Amino acid sequence: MPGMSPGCTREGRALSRKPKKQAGKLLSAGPTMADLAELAGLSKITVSRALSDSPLVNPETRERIRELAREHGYKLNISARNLRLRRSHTVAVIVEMKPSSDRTMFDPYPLGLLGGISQELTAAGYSVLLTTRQGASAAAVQAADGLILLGQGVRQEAVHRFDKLGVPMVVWGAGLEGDTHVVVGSDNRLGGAVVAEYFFGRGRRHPVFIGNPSHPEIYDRLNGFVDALGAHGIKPLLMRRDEFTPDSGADAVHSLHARGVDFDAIFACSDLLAMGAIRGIQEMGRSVPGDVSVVGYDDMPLGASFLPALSSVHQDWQEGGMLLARKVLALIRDEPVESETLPVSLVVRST
Amino acid sequence: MPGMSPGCTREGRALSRKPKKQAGKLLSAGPTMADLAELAGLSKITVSRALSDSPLVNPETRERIRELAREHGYKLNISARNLRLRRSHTVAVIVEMKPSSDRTMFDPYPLGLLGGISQELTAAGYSVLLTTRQGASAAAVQAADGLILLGQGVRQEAVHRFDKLGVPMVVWGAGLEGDTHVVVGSDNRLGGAVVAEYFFGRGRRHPVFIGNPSHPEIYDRLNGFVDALGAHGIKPLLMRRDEFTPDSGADAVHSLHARGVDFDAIFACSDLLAMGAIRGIQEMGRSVPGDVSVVGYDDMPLGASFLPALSSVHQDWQEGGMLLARKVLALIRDEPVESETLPVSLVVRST
DNA sequence: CCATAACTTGATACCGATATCATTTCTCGG
DNA sequence: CCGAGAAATGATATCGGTATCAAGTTATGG
Repeated sequence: MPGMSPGCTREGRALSRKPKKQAGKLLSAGPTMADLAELAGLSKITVSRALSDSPLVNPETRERIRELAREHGYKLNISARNLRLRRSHTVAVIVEMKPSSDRTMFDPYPLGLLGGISQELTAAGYSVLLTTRQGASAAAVQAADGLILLGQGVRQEAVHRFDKLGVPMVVWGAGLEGDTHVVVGSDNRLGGAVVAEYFFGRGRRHPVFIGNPSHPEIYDRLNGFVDALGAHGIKPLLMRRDEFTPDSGADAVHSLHARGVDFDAIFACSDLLAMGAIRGIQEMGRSVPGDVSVVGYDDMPLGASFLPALSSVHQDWQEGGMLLARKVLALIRDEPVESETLPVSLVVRST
Repeated sequence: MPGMSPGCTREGRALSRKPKKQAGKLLSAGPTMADLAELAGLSKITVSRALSDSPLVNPETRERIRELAREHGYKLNISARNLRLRRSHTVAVIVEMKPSSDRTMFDPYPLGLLGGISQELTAAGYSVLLTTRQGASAAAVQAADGLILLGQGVRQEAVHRFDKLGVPMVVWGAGLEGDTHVVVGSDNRLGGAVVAEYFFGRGRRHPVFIGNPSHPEIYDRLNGFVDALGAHGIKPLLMRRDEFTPDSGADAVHSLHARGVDFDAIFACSDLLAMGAIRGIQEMGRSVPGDVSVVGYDDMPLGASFLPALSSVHQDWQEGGMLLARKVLALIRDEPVESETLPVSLVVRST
């Protein structure tokens, strides 16, 4: 049979399926690989290979198929691919966002992180699934190839809960001793130490720390601060404040004043606190930085144009996000991954 | 054949598959519905029904299967379900986040929106896929059941680009006349008008508007402001500023001063601008609110503890996000949906 | 001129869920 | 004691891709 083309085998089967296919096509929805295959007179698998750049197909054929795909607006069905490949090409990011209540943690920070994460993951062909903690039990999260945990509220219990899912996981924050999971965070100890040196260098001998050291990250800042000052024989005063708001900062200063405490430098572990503290200092008739030096944390854009321009410890969120993303991706690829801390820098302005 | 149980039909087939199944099980991965079915001595479909609360299964059976599922840590395979159901149970949120450059748009706002969106969508069993504009062409986005566009930079061209995907879409921002898509935004005209009335009521007769009206939202604020004042026979001055930073605000005031302009009220279309303006006013030796009233926009947390406490137009981002989410869901369900604007309120503090 | 390798392409069997239609068992009135 | 209808369960096909192994075609060398 000279004229017998390869496609004729099992013709009966093929014919019996065609009508169904055509019926299916009426249901709007875009073309599938099978459709393209038929159009090109090839088989699904060849189309699949062509579209995924397999070296197994003839370059000419590939181009032809590509052209067809473009022309007919073909779109890959992700679900189908993920099902077959047994992975979701998705990383879930779990953000600590208490909806209505205390918005303090809210402000600028997760967004920078999120930007970095998003940029890096999409570049690698992964998607970012955003969830709050409440939604974290949703099915889609369990299906993720990896997990990124953001938010200072995240503690051991929460981390362990997700750890049990057995999914590659990276956490943003301060790494505690004995942690088994990968932690990425900025170097909070260094942050504290840098501020300590700055105060010491400017002749300040009675520094105060304002913040809530029960957050691991804040704890590290305090620690770095205390240790570095200790090396100079100085012991700072700790003002514990739970709220990271300007009012809380002002209040802290007033309370110092009321107690008759002598102080000449304030390290506030958030810019908002710092700005409030400055206000408090001014309200009690003393000057910044004349009488008291003040340094904040996070280097919010606003701080730069605060009056007086706020000195602050700067962290690069964007970079942190990218690092987080790269780590999960590495974990997913089964590469060895270590925790890492990012450097911080003190931005000295006028306070 | 009295002893013949129902499961014996097509026994040969069943037997030929079993060994494969068992081999597959060695590949780690959790149990599937088929596995549960075998364990329970039932069929896949019954398991499926039991887990999805179908009234077709015996309540006892359902509980038994549920128990098994829990015990064995069964997890639904989303990809498989999505493939079969032909939907992704996912809404893509496209955020305008210019990574490195002008971070001004960054600050608090998308996060509130995002929180509301996320809350509402996860509650409805949907996932939130987060992307920047760059990543928006990724396959996963095209697979989304719906689209939410955030970011003031999004304009017609961008919107149309996504519109062509033929996916239910909702846009945050200001609705232009003749828009065909659904727009949710806060009532910027009202915001402007409210401020106008406030100024007028306080006897201000020489108001200034600071901002960049080429953003549709800002344009609306200006418009509402101008119209409401016009009704009182007052014509405000427009100071066009592209940057929404405190420095830019201070600069605007200085420039007014240099030009010898007489003004007694400033409506800045961002809190940052407003704070800068206040600084500028104070620097030129005039007082707020004694000589000049100032109102900002967005009601950032910081503004409340700024000194003097900033009056500002408040929008509820969280609520906006929830509304956006509800609208896409409605679109997805093919329900009729209309654009909507959220009310805003003026929070009067001391400026 | 034939055997072997290199290149292309295809048939088939999955991945793990759900829709559809069939089948079995059970209940109940006549 | 039988047939109709309700209740519970099952067999099969299918969603749209990709892995595997087989097979056809063409080039290459002895």
